[in-house]
Amino acid sequence: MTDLLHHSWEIAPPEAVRVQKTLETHLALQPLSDAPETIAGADISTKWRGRFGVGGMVVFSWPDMELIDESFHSGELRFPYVPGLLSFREGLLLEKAFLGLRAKPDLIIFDGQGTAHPRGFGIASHLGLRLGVPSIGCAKSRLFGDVAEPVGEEKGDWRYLYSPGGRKIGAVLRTRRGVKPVYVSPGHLIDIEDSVHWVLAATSRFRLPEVIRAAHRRVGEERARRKKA
DNA sequence: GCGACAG
DNA sequence: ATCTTGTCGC
Ligand SMILES: [Mg+2]
Repeated sequence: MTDLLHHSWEIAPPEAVRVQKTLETHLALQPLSDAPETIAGADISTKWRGRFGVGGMVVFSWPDMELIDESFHSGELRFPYVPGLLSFREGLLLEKAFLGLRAKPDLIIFDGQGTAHPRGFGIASHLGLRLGVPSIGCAKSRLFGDVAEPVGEEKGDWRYLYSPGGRKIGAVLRTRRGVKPVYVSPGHLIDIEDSVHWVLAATSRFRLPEVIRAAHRRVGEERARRKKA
């Protein structure tokens, strides 16, 4: 299975869909084994129409939430943005950034979906499985799934996200009172409830978890800095 | 065929 | 995703 798990990133959309369907069967959705001592945020930065991008992971201690380590990797984004196939566009850069970390995180939160995905295999699931690290998807907008009733307005209010078939695939979580909620779903080695718990635990006064905010900010700075040198 | 559509 | 300062509202 390691051959399939470590498939090349150089594949086309049709095969990417097949890879997702096969790898999805290997996900382990279960309570997080232990409280994490470190949590990482992962994201990439790219230009409007440019192919150049920088991917990065930023590691924080928990519960102190102090910066422990960070790693970046830049390169060409060959795969186009196709809803449902985001991991094939961002995966290589994120994987290389992870490999460059000296302090491997106990949990990684990705800017995108986990199992709240048409084939149950969003970027958090793909990278979590591939890297063998517990992971969560925390997206700023919806890709797949619906809630039965609107989520409450208070911070911490949440509702399950259901697939059209009625399966629980994630959650819609209010991380700030009266502000648009985030879409949380397990990636790998964690379940829905613990995903909600840890996204909240990593969130302070803003809508997004600190690790995602930091990752987003740092990859943006790195892209600007590496553009020339 | 039509509508939806992470970043 | 990214372009960008000020501005409006709690
Ligand atoms: Mg992103």
